[in-house]
Order: sequence, then structure tokens, then C-alpha cells
Amino acid sequence: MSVIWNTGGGTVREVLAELNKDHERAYTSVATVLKIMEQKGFLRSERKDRSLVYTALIEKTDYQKSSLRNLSSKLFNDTPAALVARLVEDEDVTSEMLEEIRALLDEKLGEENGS
Amino acid sequence: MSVIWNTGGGTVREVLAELNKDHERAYTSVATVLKIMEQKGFLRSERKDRSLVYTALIEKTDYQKSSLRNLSSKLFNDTPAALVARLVEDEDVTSEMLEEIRALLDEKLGEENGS
DNA sequence: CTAGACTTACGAAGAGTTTAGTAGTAAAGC
DNA sequence: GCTTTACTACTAAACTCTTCGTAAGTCTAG
Repeated sequence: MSVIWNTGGGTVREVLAELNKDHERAYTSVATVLKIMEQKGFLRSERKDRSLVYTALIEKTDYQKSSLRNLSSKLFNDTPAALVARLVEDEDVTSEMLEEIRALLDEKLGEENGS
Repeated sequence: MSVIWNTGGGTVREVLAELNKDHERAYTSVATVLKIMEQKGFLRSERKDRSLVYTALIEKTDYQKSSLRNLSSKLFNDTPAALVARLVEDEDVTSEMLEEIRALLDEKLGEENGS
């Protein structure tokens, strides 16, 4: 799915090429997965020459949101603050990143007070 | 696993009772899962009377962290700021929560500048 | 026209997860 | 002491996910 989002979609062969950067897989494996994801409504396909070109049907941001919601409810008692708390504890998160996050919050909060 | 963390652990029957608040399950289902989780090293068990009392072997915070890391790498290109950006977009997140999160960041940033 | 290359469709094997039934054992009640 | 109760261990069915092979169709080159 991430490959489709990152590349904007493509044929089985294109997706395969992308995936094989990470780890060798068979052509048919990718074809099967893409077909299944289409059946599940995540992708749609369109004929182009003799191949199928797959494109995303669901937005990456939507999926990110629902994943976060899911994680938040399952592991953080539905309190996003607790989630962020854990996130900023991570040693790999630099203070530049933290500044960035805070700036984001300031923006969001300003915007809400304004409305 | 969440049940164990939230209740601090307990017998199969206790965990079952907790789970059944949500959705009816058989006693043996819970027993099996607990045993499997023990085999995987997430729990340990201790005999108490005739029952086994299960307790968590891994910290909830550690699991939260690794889940976040995982989500961040898979869906957010390893940029926590993007993750938080998506989080604060959620309509269900109130400005009180946002304030809370910002306070958290301020604290963390202050602490780091101080060191 | 036919051989080769490429593609999708279908099916299947193996691992992992979830749910639960059965058997056996130990304790408790009478 | 025998029966009921409660528990764990073992087994298994149903389901999902991942991987891939084989079959069958189509296009193209010679």
C-alpha cells in the first residue's frame, strides 16, 4: 500500500521493482496482493495496454488518521497526549523535531482561537 | 495484553471477566491466549492455589514506544512531526488536549536546553 | 502461423491468529 | 470414598496473510 501511495500507483511490474529494492519477491506474489487489495476496496485497477494499472482508492492521510485513532484507543486510553508523551520520550527524536511539532501545535491552536 | 497491563495481571478467570465486558468469550479461549503469550515471553505465570496468575513481563511503555516507532516508520517516513500533524488534525482532539500536548513539549524542550 | 514473452486468474501451501472443545487432574463437598 | 467443580494442557477448526506455481490468454517477432 505504501508503495502505491509513494509512487502514485502503477503496474504489477512497477510495484514489484519497488518492493524488490527491499527484498526479492515473485511477480505473482505482488499480482495476487494487488488483486486482493482491489477486492478489499483499497485499490482500483484500470487496463493499460495488456497490463493493469493500480491506483489507490483510499487516501494515505485517512489511513494515517485511522491508524492513529486505533493505536490511541488500544494502547493509550484514547488520550492523544499520552501518545505524544511517549513519542517525545524517544531518544531518536531530536529537539529540532520537537520544535517542529510545537510550532505545528501553535499554528493549530491559533487557528482554532481565531475561529 | 492491555487487560493485563490495566489490571496488573491476574488469573484466567479474572482476565476473562474483564474481556467479557466487551464481548463474550469462552474460558478456554482466554486460557489458550495467555499460555501462548507466555510462550512468547510477554507474560509469566505463577501458581496460586490451583490457578495460574499471569503478570506482564514487558513494560507497557516499551510496547507503546515500539508501536509508535513502527507506525512512524511504516506510515510517516520516520518523521514524528508528520505523525503529530495527523493526530492534531483529528476533529475529536479538543484544544484542551492540544494545550496539554504543547505543555508537554515545553517541558521536554526546557529540560533539554537545561542539560 | 507458431514460438516466446508477458500478463492475469486461480489455487494451494505454510505460518500465524483466534476461538473453543475435550481430556485429564486436583480440590471440595457430602 | 465418590461425585461435582474448577483448572490446565492438548488439540483442532476456521480464518487470514504471505508467498508462489501453474494454467490460460494475448501480443509480437520471425
